[in-house]
Amino acid sequence: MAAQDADIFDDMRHRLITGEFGYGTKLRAEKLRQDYNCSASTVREVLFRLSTVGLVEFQEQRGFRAPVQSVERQHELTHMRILLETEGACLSIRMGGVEWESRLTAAHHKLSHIETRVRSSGDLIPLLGLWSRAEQEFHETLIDACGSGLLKRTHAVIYEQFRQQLVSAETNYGYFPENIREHQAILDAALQRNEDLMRVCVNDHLARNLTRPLPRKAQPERSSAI
Amino acid sequence: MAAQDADIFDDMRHRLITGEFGYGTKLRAEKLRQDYNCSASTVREVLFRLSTVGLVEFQEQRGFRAPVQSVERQHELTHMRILLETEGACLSIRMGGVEWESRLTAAHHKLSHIETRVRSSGDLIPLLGLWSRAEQEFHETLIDACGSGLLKRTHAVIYEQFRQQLVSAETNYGYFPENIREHQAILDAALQRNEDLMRVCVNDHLARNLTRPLPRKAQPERSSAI
DNA sequence: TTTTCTTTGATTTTCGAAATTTTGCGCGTA
DNA sequence: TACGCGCAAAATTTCGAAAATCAAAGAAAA
Repeated sequence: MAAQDADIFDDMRHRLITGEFGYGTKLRAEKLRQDYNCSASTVREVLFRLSTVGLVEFQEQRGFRAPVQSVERQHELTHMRILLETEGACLSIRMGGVEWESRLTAAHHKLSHIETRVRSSGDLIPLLGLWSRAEQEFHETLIDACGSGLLKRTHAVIYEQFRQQLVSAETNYGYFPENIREHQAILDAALQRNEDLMRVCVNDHLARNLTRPLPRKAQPERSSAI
Repeated sequence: MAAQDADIFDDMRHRLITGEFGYGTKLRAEKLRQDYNCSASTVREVLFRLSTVGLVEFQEQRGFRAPVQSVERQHELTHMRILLETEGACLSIRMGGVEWESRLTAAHHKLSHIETRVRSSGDLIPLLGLWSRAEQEFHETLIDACGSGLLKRTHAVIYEQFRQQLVSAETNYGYFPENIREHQAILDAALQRNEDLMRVCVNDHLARNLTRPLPRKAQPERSSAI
């Protein structure tokens, strides 16, 4: 039987992303050991690997726990996504060819199809898994031609944590019409190869997750007082 | 005896950053187990934790190895540093107060002092450790007031990998005069609270690590050919 | 009653060996 | 010679228990 480690890893990741564990709760090794019928060391390893991608937090001598949910964390994740995704999308515009445009169009088509079904049925929950995967693929394809594996990996890590925040909060599921429009706008910006427009579109799309605005840009040459 | 895990972690990190292990070489658990006189599992854990911060690479069923050094990797790390550090510095300008300015000035003073000594003595090697730490502190202070722990942690991870690349390559140590000027320019931009200038300064400072230029910005509305 | 110390129970960390998987080498065959 | 097969050695992964550490409850002192 091959690599049970990997299976446990995937399952645990799924459980974490779906928000099965209360935020901030301790991940007791003994409990998980029973769940998966394996040894404590194996659980420990898996938890270490999950901490690699920010899905669990580790503290020396006091174990592992699911990250705490907070407005601050959501803001930081959103901010980072904006930073990485605008950069990645613009680089893709510069470096990607027709092949990239084609893949992005395909991903958008799939996503769009699901979103239409969601809107017409009026019920999101049954299609949540499908939609979630389709949106992830669209956003990952968007930055896929950026030419930097590091940027893509970093984005993937942030994206999962972001999703972990949202899924349980079940926020922003009332925004489907906006979502559809915004995804379309991003695709259009890509096909027009308009970087400035792309930055605006991605920013607008993601900034909806901010409950308060980002700090505004200060005036240059200003006094340095408080 | 307290937390030997942590000690081994720190020592291994140091060995990795100093480039003791050839790039791409396998990190044999057995060898390290003897070095530290501990069990295989402990070594394994430490290696997992080091992979958390990108200092070693892990592949299922085929162990750990030091990351391979390559021009591409160096470019990607540089690019990411530019992205994170310009953003962090500009946010610090917006959000940081006099207290931040003060800390940055202090960090620069320390760094500047060492750089002057290096230049006058003409020999970098004996001060390499000191200089390296001082530069790290300057760059971390630069983004310290940005308000996002996530941004700072991500930057720290990238920074260490970046340093890992440089130390052994021993590139760019002939650039001390430029370094001194550029660090000064960054400090000035911060005290003037000029974000645009800051972007230029940070970019210039880091872009020296690129052997070929980043892709230029495409013209909007261009045809999508090629 | 409040504070500090101690004991006890629970959790985390470390260990060394067994089980599993990969890797390298030799052998036979086309 | 080139190619594939299978065996043996080496490396990785998993295990269950022992050792070390932390946290909570209770006792003693102020």
